[in-house]
Amino acid sequence: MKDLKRKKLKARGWTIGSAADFLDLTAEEAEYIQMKFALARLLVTKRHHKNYSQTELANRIGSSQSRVAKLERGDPSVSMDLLVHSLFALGVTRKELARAIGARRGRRPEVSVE
Amino acid sequence: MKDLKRKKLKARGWTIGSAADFLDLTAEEAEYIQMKFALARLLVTKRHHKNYSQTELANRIGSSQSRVAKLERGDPSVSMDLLVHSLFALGVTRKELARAIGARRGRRPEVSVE
DNA sequence: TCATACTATGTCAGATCCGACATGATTGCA
DNA sequence: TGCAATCATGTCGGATCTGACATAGTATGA
Repeated sequence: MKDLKRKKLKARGWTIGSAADFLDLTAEEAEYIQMKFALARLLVTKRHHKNYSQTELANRIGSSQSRVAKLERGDPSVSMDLLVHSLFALGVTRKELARAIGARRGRRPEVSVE
Repeated sequence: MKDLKRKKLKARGWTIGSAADFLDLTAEEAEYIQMKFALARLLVTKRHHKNYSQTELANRIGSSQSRVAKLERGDPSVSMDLLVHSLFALGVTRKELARAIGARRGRRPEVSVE
């Protein structure tokens, strides 16, 4: 767990199929991906609460439908920066964000509908 | 608050001097920067707890001293991805991360010394 | 004063990510 | 069935970020 570069390269094209595919990931990678997915789920939830399509959301944050789709999938090609920016653009607070990140998977993030 | 691109460009060289320089930032930008700083502070705290120099930390995460300095300063040139990766590499948990993000400024993040 | 350790700042080439576009899959409705 | 709406996936040029390096500032001790 000493070389971050190696991980980054490897992570570029992760092969998530089943739920147990985190097996050959380091603890650090797993934490990062889980966090990314937590943010992605929050984004989907928020968008649904506002009844936006991916295209509508894309327009609001100055992006494209395809990128929004990737955001919501936790695609390796999207950064946390973009996820976080998008969430804040949707009116999510740091507190909500924190809750989503800290929550154990399975429990719903417990979002409020603004 | 409709165009994320505009903000990103503007944010590239923010001019933080005094504490009240967030004045011409949108709420979204402010949230993002505050979150970034929260992560940066957590990184410094964790590093100090482990008695690492910036150089030592840099080696452990496969980076350089200068980049660590920028990470800890919340420099506009570093991403949240790198911050989060570095924190996880230091053994921080998602729970700790969430606490740091959700905490109001002023209150210490309440980290544990591992 | 000098030397050593630590941190901050600027720069750059190469790596990565972005918005945009094309295209396919799926669903539901006429 | 045809059609419109929605979401997924691949690709690409350009924008952004990264590690590395050089260099400067600061503090401590000899």
